[in-house]
Amino acid sequence: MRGEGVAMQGKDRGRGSGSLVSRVGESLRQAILSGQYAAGDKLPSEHELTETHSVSRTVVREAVAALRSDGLVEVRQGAGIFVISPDPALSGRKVDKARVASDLEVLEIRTPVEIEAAGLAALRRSPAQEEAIFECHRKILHCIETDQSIREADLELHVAIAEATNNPLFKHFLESQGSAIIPQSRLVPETRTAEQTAYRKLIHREHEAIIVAISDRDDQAARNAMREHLVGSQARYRNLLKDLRSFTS
Amino acid sequence: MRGEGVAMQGKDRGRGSGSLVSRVGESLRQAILSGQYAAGDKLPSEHELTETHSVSRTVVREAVAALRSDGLVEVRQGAGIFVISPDPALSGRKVDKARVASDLEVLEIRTPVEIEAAGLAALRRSPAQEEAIFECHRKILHCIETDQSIREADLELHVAIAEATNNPLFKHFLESQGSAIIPQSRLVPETRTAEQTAYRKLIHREHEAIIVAISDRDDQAARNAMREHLVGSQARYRNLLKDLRSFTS
DNA sequence: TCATCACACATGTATGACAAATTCTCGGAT
DNA sequence: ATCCGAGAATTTGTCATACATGTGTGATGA
Repeated sequence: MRGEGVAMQGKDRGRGSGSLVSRVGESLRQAILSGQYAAGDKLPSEHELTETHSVSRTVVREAVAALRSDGLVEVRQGAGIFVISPDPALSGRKVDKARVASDLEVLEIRTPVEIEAAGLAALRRSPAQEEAIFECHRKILHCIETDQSIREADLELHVAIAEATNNPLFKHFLESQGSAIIPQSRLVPETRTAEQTAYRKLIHREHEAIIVAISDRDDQAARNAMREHLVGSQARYRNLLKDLRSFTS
Repeated sequence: MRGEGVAMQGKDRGRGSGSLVSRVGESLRQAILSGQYAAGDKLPSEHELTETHSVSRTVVREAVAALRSDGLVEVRQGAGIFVISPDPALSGRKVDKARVASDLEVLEIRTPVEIEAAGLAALRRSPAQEEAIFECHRKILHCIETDQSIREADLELHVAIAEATNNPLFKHFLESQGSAIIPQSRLVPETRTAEQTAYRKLIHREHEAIIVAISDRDDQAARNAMREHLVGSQARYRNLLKDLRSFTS
């Protein structure tokens, strides 16, 4: 199994193609971002990853090292690789209160970045990027109508907006933040579809305001709409926390 | 050389102590952030790093993988490890114009984050954090008076402010941005001390406004002062670029 | 029932080998 | 002398194996 990474000459750049490490890393990153592994979950062992991806442990370890440095996973010798869990209820409650807010921490730093991204996107978007944003928006609507999770599509939309800034750092920033980007996804059970649908439609409307502003090249309106959306997310998340506390404690 | 990483039991946590990978990674990260290696520079080869740090190549490679994922370095097979160079004049000019602005790109995403950080720091700083900020400020003044580079001290001040938000993500963000954080450092030659000193004193004054506002717990003033500082940096950097262009082209 | 210990498993590090890409060097042809 | 190309040296990419160290778990025995 020596010359495994031989083929692939043509610059397939764009995803994780340049090296095996990039490919495995992107694969794991997507698996985490898409919610395949929730916060606190244990990833397959290095040995298993070695087999499922048909690469050596070296490659797996380097890929994991990258995730670790991005704060996406936490590796414990002898135990395994775990998706970072800001929620103390899931990961041993040693850090009792200082870490409770970590989902909010992510939201806190995301807010200024995404507001700026929306403003810049309004000023700089190309027609293709505008179309990509609308496409994501439609996708979310489709998910709502077919009653699927909007988690992935929601993330895609935000990434699409970041991409429309034409400053690659914005996209990179979002992708580094991990599963906490769409925080509520790992808290809400899949129940209460009526309430759930209303909630999703509200998000959809907030998105719409952002997108229309970007389409109109109105950067101030885009900033305001994005601010409202994120502040709304923050409020919704705080309410969720409150509900959870009244259940558990 | 088998049992090299045996010692070090006591939890020396705080820097890169938990694992050899963390130690080497932090060491390299600091070397880059402190300007020991400028953008475009080639780092020592993996073999050399193996010897200087007395670790195996495994460890070096994992540490470098982390830097790579943070966008701090770029690794080219057969060539070496290079500090990310946004400057097309230093790294082959294949990406002719799309990448010219990358220093500005960093500034562009830093701006909203640091403005928010200043505001949060004003609201949340502890007395110890306030003191740390003042200490950095004094350090910069000392550098100016003794005519040393303020690069490192400047970076430290910004990190100290980020730390005073009590949201670790802000610090992590700054440390991930790399050498481009203090962009002018690799453009200005060490000459023209008169003009240089005036320039540094201006920066010092801008810092002062930020710090006073944080000390006063006036978050709006802190935001405004930080905004002014960063906008000023951006303007100064654009001027530098213009000067350079008139020289080279 | 409960404490203890052994063992399986998981990650951490070291070492050596070969593949593949780049750079350097040197000798030959013009 | 200059240009050029072949090959050597260097450097990163990947694989395989071995051993060290930390974790969890279940069997064992009091």
